[in-house]
Amino acid sequence: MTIEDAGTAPARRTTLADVARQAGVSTALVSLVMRGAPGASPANREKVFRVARELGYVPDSRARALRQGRSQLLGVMFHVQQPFHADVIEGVYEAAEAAGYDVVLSAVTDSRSEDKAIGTLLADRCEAVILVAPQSSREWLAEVGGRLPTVVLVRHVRHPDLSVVRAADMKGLGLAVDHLVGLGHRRIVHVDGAGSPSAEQRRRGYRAAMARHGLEPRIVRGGWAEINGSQAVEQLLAEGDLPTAILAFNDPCANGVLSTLQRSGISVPEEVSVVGFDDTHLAGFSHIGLTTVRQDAGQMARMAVGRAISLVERKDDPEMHRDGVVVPDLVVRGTTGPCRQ
Amino acid sequence: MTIEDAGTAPARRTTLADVARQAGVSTALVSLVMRGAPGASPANREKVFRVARELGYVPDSRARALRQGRSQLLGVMFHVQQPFHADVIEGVYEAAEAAGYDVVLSAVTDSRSEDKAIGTLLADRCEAVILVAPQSSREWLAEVGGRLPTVVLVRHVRHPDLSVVRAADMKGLGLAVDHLVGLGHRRIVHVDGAGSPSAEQRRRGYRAAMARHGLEPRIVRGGWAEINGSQAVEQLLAEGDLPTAILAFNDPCANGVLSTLQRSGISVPEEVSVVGFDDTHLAGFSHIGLTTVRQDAGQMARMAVGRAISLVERKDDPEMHRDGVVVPDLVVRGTTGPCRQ
DNA sequence: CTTGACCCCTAGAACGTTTTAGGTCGCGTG
DNA sequence: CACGCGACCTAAAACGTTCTAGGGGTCAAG
Repeated sequence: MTIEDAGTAPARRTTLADVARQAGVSTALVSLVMRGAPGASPANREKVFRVARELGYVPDSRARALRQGRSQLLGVMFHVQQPFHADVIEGVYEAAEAAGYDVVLSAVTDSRSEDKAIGTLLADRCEAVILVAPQSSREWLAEVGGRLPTVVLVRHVRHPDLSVVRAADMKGLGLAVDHLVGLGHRRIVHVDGAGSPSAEQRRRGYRAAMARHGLEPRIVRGGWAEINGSQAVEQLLAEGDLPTAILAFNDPCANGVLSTLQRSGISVPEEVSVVGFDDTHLAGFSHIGLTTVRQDAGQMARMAVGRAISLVERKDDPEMHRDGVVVPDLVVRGTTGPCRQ
Repeated sequence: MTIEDAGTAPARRTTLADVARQAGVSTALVSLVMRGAPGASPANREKVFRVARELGYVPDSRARALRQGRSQLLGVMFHVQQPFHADVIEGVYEAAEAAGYDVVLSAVTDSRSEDKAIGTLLADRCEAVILVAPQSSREWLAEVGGRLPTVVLVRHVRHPDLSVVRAADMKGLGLAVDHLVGLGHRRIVHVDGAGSPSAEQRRRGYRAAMARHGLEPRIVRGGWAEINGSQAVEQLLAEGDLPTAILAFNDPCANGVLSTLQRSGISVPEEVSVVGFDDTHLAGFSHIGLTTVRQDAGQMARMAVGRAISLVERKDDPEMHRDGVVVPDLVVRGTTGPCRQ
């Protein structure tokens, strides 16, 4: 062990024992005071606080969790590029804090898979996890559910170990189709979510609504990102068969649709109407204002947190096995208008 | 302690000792095997792996970090509603993983302040933190920097305890102004970032560039979000004094500007040109395609991680005290065009 | 046969907390 | 005076890991 030891450990942070020594009391007492527990004299209490502040003491959450045997931690897996997930996270923080839980985020990115994201949540000893729009296989989700309380958000999956919170997707697409039909549209295409969570349900909702109106459904492969909407429009243009209305899988996808239509000199909503899904708070600012199906992120987040905590505290509420369904509504903005053909 | 003890602890997860017992070896050996360290016979290695898998053992990262005296953790504070921050996070994960560090995210939301976000990073015993576009006071940032290695991203702040990574904002706004002037614009307004990080530098860059061209600068109060751009345009309209070009503080702000212009029947870029800043990967999909000043999020993330780790390993590189500057470039898309007045 | 080197393994301490079980004081009461 | 009680405090054990120090083998060399 030489002086220039490579990979030097970082400076030691100040600990409970440091504070105790400096204040001339036991670590147990410092612990009491820091937690605001009763059983310390006002004099000592004040002294400990003063010393702790002087030394810049911050309790080590890991040691605390380790000793307590529980972390009070709620893990959240989300996709970092999805604006809707950002809205959910806001809500999760709020609800978790109110319930006395901490939140640990684990992002999915191009280079970081869902497996890895979930793996770190397990290693962090979360007491429950909330998976936002997971794309993993049903089997893997079920395995996670078998390990610890798991709430799945915005995805249809039925399994006794998984608690699901989602929007009424069928209903949502029904609203959108009704709106467009009301405006006189008959050639309405659905740019779907391909293999994305809940894409299947939205396709079903679209087909059912079209059938209800006696219209021919037409589905073009899309996805959850801008690029997918963009490519779908390119395909439609290449086929020379543009509909009068496009129903996109979600807001980012709708954005891609709008972008490529605009670039191709096709005006919205005069020539083509476009509808999104989610109503991320960005949707209202897409220049024209995107007409979209709103699913309330805050409400979904609260439901998810509520369920996660119920599961942790083992109140074996049968309600947990039923899907928590949020009713969507249609927000009409500038990207839809009367059919002119 | 009755049976129906409220607040039941969550089910105990399987531990090193469980695996050891089941496999008939010591915990030390299991630890060895799990870490892939040398010193175990092939037979035992295989047996331990098998048992660990059977029991679904996942090492407890907290206990591990506690014992090792270091967490290998990089904390990142970011604003959850900023698309640019999402881009940064992608890069941070990638760079950190390559360097053998883990990442812990701490989001700032409407209901969760920067103080709180930083506080949890401290409690999690991160070895270094990366603060993305912090809005906190210089003093508070300096205090954080005094506690542990701190890299500040996308904000101008000079302090010996803070390492800064940022874009050349002056240069960036210069590029934008030059571009607009080249298109014939003379009445160019800057919708600024108000008190946002680096807003001051961008104002300076704007003023300098305008002066260089002998033009009268005009700054309208904005902010980092869509709503701010929107309100700025409303103000300009109310004053009945619309310029021919608007330079927004960042992409979301530019989006707000575009949205409100469009809603007011003003066409872009025919009547007004608009330029953003950041080039989040959303910018290319804003219907028309936003002309914007690109700052490379990936490169900034890599620089930030590199610096954070240098600081942790106490290579006292004087380079760390110099700002890490990324050179921005202009991405011309559809929101800027020749001046027609 | 001793020695030492090597390989495989384990006991036990440590990390920074919380918690349990108890200890010491001062004081009012029987 | 003895006793009990409450208020305040502390020693020491845990939590799940990693790591240090060392224990027992086996085997080759002296």
